Amino acid sequence: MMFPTLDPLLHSELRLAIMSLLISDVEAEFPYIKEQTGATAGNLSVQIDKLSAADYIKVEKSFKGKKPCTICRITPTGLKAFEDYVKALKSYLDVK
Amino acid sequence: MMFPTLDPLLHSELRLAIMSLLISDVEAEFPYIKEQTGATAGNLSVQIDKLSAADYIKVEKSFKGKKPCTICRITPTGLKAFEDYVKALKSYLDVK
DNA sequence: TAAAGAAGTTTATTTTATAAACCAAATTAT
DNA sequence: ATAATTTGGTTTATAAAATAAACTTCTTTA
Repeated sequence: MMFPTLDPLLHSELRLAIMSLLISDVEAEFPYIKEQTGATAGNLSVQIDKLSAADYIKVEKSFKGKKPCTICRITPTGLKAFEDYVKALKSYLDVK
Repeated sequence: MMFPTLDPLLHSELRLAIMSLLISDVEAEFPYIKEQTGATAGNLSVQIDKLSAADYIKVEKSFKGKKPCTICRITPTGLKAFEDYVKALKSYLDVK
C-alpha cells in the first residue's frame, strides 16, 4: 500500500493539539491545555487518559497549595510517535 | 484558540488518501483508488460519496466497453479545502 | 453557611469509520 | 448452455471514537 497508516492515537484533532503543545512547552497543566485547545474538561480528561495509557505522555498529579494540579509531559515514546506520524502524514500531503 | 479546526471531511485517513491521489493523478478510477489505498470497496464507496456530497470531488459514471466505470476527479472546491487543511495542519506540526 | 467556582472524572450520546452482506452484469469453466 | 466466479460496485449493520453533559470533591467568596 502506498499510504502508510496514520497512528490513530495521534490522528485526532484534540490529541494532536495536546501533543503539539507538549512538544513546545515541555510541561503543561490541565487548565492551560484546556484553554489553549478550547476543549471541554471532559473531553480533555478522556484524551489525556488515552495518551497516558499509551505512554505517549506522563501525567503527574499533585497539589498546588490546596488545589489539585495535573501536569502533563511528553515521553520519549510519545515524541517518537509524533515524529513518525508527521513523517507518515507527509506522504499524504507532499503531493506536488 | 490557537489551533485551527481541522476540516473533518479531510481529517480521515481514507478520504485524505483519496484526495491525495486525485491531486497527483487528476483523475482516477474506482478500482485504481481501491488498489492504491488498500481500502475495501464498501468503505471506499462511502467515503467517495461523502467527498462528492461536499463537492470536493466529482464522480462520473460511464461504461468501459460493457463494464461500469467510476471516475473521480478533484474540484476547485476540493483543492482549496485540501490546501486549507494542509495549512491548518501545519500549526499542529511545525512545532519547534 | 449558602452559593459559586475550580479542577477534574465518569457516563451517556452522537458521530464516524469500517466491514460484511448484498446486487447486477460479465466472464470463465464445465 | 448453464453453473460458478469475478468485477464493480452499493447498502446496511457493527464497532469504535469523539464529544459533551452530568456529576464529584474541595475551595473560595458572598
